[in-house]
Amino acid sequence: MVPVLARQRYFRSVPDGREPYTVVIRPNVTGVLHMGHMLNNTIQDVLVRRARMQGKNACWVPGTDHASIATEAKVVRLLAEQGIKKSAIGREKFLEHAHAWKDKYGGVILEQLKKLGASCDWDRTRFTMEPKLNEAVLDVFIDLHKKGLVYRGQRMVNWDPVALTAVSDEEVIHKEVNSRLFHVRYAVEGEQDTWITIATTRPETILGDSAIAVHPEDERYAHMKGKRALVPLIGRSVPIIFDEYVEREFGTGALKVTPAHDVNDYELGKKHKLETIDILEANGTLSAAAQLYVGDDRFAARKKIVKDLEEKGHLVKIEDIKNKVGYSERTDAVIEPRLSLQWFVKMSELAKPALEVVLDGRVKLHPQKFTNTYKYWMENVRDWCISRQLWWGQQIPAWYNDAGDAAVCRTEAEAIAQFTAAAQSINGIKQDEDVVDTWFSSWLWPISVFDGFENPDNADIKYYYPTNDLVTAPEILFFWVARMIMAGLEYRNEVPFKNVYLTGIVRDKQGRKMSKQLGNSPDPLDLIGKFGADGVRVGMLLTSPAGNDLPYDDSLCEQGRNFSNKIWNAFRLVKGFTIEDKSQSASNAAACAWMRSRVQRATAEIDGLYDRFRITEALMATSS
RNA sequence: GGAGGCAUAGCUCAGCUGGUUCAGAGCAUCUGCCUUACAAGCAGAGGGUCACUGGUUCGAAUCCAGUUGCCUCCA
Repeated sequence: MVPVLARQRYFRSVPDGREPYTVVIRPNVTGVLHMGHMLNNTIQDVLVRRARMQGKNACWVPGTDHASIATEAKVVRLLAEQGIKKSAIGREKFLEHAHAWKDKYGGVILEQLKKLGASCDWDRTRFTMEPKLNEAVLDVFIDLHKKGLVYRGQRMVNWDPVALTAVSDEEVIHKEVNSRLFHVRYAVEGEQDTWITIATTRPETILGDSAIAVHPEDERYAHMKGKRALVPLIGRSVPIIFDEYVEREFGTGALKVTPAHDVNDYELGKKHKLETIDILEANGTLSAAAQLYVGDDRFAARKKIVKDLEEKGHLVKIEDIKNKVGYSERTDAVIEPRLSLQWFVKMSELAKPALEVVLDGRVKLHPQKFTNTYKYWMENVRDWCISRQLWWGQQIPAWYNDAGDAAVCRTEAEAIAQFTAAAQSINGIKQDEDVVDTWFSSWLWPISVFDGFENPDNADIKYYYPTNDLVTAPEILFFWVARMIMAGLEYRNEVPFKNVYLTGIVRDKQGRKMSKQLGNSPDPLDLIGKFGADGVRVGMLLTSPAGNDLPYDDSLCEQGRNFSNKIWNAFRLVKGFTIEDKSQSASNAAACAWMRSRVQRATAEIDGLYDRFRITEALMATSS
């Protein structure tokens, strides 16, 4: 029945004289519907339908993003199965395959949402990589570059050796794991049997060491001043430096410094003007600079070097410890800090106003407790690495000449003009091979879906923007929500939405987050088959107060089904009523009066709850 | 290591600025009912030292401090 409604464009919205109520959906292309979407979209649907009942012109905009890393990985795998290598077919051909993949699988989630009964205006479905939205991304990139907010720089970034791309800080997940802390001794140069022992969890990076650091007030090492140590196995002479950064209590109190492979070491390296020796290739194997184990994967090299260190008498002891290791959100590969040339968005200036609007209530977070986290993040935000070494996405509008100068503009012709004007070489001009982070298009979403970049004064954007409520999971508060607020303020001088409803995380009975990897999420469509779409939806709402975890159990859907059934039956009762003109007894009149007041009270209560985004409670009130 | 949050019935949670709608709801349990909208239902019942210890107060689930346990975010 519901797909029929969708087909008949029942939920079409165009600007008119009524008050608008706008919600944009979180664009998502790769997924199939999971319980999180289910919850999310149900809440949006409730809000949208209530607005509609209040006589507002409700507009719920659906759409998909292009999820560059995830999609590219899928397409690469698909091609690999056919024996095709990405590099062999080239960028254009690859993009054709990617588009084909998107056309085939990309719409799945939207079709599922239709089955769920989401009352979106399906005519407004948008995609972050359709031509107009691409244009918007490129324009914004160029504009921010002109304003000095986008820049290119050599920086330590989080490198995903499987996806072969840089990822942003937010895409790194730190997990606590059991590791081994290796105590390794380095010979002090020019002395007999004098050693300095360091502790490391990544012994293979020893090959990239360019110093040993100790705390200046650490008496154990005071006599090492001015001495040098020899890197085990390769015998490179490196200085012993003194810096307060070193934690005396950790390990042995002596730290190996590997500027190419650790953020802190990099800073230390800059401060003490140390050599930077990059011993890793992009794919995580050891490079020629390592001298040993060249071509081996970093983890294979780790095993080998431990063995060799032991044989040569450098391994003092191995300690079991727990530490945090960064994993790629997309590929689950261990992230390597890597020095490379990337594009960044300067965040401090964008973050300031975006923090203000949340603090002064122009954007309200529900539940409020997230305001603290938001504040902390916005005050400590670091620049956003937006270039990705991928093909699927918006190619960076930057051009380089043979001298390595850069021109940021739309076309090669403009680039030539810019280089000429700057008296720079116009030979060997090439466009940047990389694309921008998917979030760099998603952060424009509330504006771009109404073509607000192409035509900033069009009827849609003027009517629908700012949107009213945004419903999403807390885990993308910074990825997406904060950045949309920044973009909204920068480009419309207005917040993109007035309320942000952060849903709970759906967990299984053991309290684990439901995820594809764990396979512990039931298929929502199966549940719909079993309990009916409304049953499942009510079930999701039942125990989902904003921001709380939602321990999922089938019985919730059962409850939901029963509830829906009850409403349906009540409707049948009311429908069966006939209106007759005849006198009623006093007791009947009293009953009617009571009923009227009861209904009124319930309605008022429910309205109040909705206004405070207490959806679960509103539902309860409705049922009683 | 830094920040924040949570702890109330068997389970999931409400309980806003301290005082007779403060000890609540739903599920589960138990007891009655096939009452022509609904047994996927209706009517009712039992069940809690409001984590622990102190403090503020005439009065604390509610405010404050500490303890314990769990969670989340950040490094």
